[in-house]
Amino acid sequence: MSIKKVAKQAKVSTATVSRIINDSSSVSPATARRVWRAIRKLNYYPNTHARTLVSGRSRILGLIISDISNPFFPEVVKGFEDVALQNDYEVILTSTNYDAGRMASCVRRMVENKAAGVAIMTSEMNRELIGDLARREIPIVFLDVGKARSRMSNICVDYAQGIREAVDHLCALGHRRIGFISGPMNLKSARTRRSAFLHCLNEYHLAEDSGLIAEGNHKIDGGEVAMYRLLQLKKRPTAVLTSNDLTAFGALRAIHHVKLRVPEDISIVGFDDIDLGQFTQPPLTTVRLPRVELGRMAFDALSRLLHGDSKRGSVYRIETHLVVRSSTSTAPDAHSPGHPGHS
Amino acid sequence: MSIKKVAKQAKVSTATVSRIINDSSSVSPATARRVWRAIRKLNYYPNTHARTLVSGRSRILGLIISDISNPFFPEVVKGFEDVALQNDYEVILTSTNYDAGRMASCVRRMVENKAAGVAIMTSEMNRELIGDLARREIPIVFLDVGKARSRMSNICVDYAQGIREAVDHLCALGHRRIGFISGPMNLKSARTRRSAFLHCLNEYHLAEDSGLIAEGNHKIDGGEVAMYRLLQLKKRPTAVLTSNDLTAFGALRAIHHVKLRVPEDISIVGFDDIDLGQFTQPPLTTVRLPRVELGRMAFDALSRLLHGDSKRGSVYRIETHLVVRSSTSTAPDAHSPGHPGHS
DNA sequence: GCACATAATGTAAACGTTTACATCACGGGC
DNA sequence: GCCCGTGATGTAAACGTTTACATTATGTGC
Repeated sequence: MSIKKVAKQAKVSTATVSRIINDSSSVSPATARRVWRAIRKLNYYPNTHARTLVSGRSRILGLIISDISNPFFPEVVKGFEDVALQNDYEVILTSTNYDAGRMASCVRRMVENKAAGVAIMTSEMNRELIGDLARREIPIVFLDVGKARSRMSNICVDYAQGIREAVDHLCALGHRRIGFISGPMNLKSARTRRSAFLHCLNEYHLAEDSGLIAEGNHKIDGGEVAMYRLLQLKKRPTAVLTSNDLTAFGALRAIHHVKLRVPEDISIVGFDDIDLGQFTQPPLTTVRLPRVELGRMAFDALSRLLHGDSKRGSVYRIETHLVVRSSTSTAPDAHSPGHPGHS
Repeated sequence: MSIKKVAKQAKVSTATVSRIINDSSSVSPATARRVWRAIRKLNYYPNTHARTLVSGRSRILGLIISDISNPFFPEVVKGFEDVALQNDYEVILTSTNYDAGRMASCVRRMVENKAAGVAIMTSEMNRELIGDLARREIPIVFLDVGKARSRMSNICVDYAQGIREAVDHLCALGHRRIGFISGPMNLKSARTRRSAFLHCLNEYHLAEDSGLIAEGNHKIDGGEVAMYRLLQLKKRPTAVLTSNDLTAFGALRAIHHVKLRVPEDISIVGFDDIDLGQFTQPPLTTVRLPRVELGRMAFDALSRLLHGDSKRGSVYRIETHLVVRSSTSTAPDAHSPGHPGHS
């Protein structure tokens, strides 16, 4: 009933009020002023749902993630939310909790809410559900999965670049036995990171020794346990890359615990560059994955799909780069000044 | 147009379809089956906005926080979101970024979206905005501010309890010079924590020495700088409480940096109990503020306001308790075995 | 002064639901 | 055999907007 009240108060028709709010077509400045005054006086807010109903599409964007308490996501959410807000979109946040079953309910809710677009930042996916969205012509942006299609864009993180820089860095420091602690192998992103590492090792003609690869769980405890395994090796690695920073934190703990030193005895490289990494002992060398930017890019991609001229999606690329702090240094073999040892 | 399609397909009226979806009043099982089949066949989802329009209130809950990348919030959001979801509510997340100005836009969006209720987890508040919500009869739940009123509940964190336990613990270990690193004094929650500490000190008749109180910023760097200040004191504290865990992390860093040991030389107590606290060196003794539970409680409070018999809000209490890990031990004065020193 | 373009405003239908009310069929009690 | 209660379904209004179309006022050129 509300726009009517405003109309009555300002002694115009509802159409005029609507036109003024949406500053479409021509209205005289005088009436506009009158109407604005009425709006302020009555403290009127347009009803989004009525608007959506007539236009058929809301200003709601869906953001599907795994779990907000995973330190990877808050900044992504922040980036996405901030720029969505600036463009007058609402964000509905849903989490799968790593459970593919919950994905169905996430998608249903997006459809029910007539989301204008959906960003899917988790890999618990399902052809059929995507079809549900596609059939309703809802644009989608994926992270790391699939190709560009009609109304679907994809953001690809270039894991390889950062990992290559890390391996470069370690090789330059004389490391030859480089270990890797992966994430849980049932997680797509963990597998991607692991294979980027393996690929890189190949390029450098470093013997791929499967003993040097341990499986963690992308959490601190998993990293710790995995690192103990690596430390018990007859020929233990002189440097270890990890699939994410939490894993690296765990590795650090394990190493301290057995009274070895980082980086003198073992170099450690993380991945993600979460805030806390600057504050570990020693500060963590890591590969930076710019998460706020990732969130922004997801919005931009969606926005282009929504307002762009072409319905065709694109593939966006996000770069990762090494940031060197203090958890890496010369390999212990090459440590003795003057002549690098050879065993 | 959609419910009409279902109606046509099942050869009934839209009213019947609606009744079946909402399982209200009596429908024959036979028609119900027929309609459900049609719904599945056409892959029909009800339009939330149309529903909201007629009923006047949506199944959307607003959650207003400061900043999702502040490690305090993700778990609160998680708790809130999970249980909201279970009750078929959507959550719209908005952040003020500690900017009172943005609060206005947060509130406007809640109103425009006809939020059924709003949980306000940040203190950037404003009488007028609350009035906006109240006038529209939108239930609100606050964190730590205000009293129970009509359609307004309040969740009070019992900071004092946890702090008392911490001070108890330290006193029992022989500490008498207890320092405190606060958060930024423009933050309400920081002020509350600080005054709870001060109050507690009084109860224990410990001289309140303002030199022993340093201001941090609730981040690691602030904690570090503040701790340096405390360390330069002529008579430095033997134990330090901090306003949140990040601050404690910073304090730990500072202490390590000047080659003192925790807890042998100085005991440190954090606040919040964020995940990472278990993994610092040494693991952090801290006061646990159960954040997931806090989120849940916010939903419950809202839910009671929405469906309860009384419109009157309540005050809920959330307890905090000390969790002892390894960053606290006997005061150095009392350290020499046998006879506790007295200066 | 008249026809006519143009600017300003109004009228009413449409969006997809829910729901009060009306209708209809059926069966039981008398 | 009629009346009436009951259960199942249909009809249509209402929710608050937007917008195509209609209408009215305001010059403009001749």
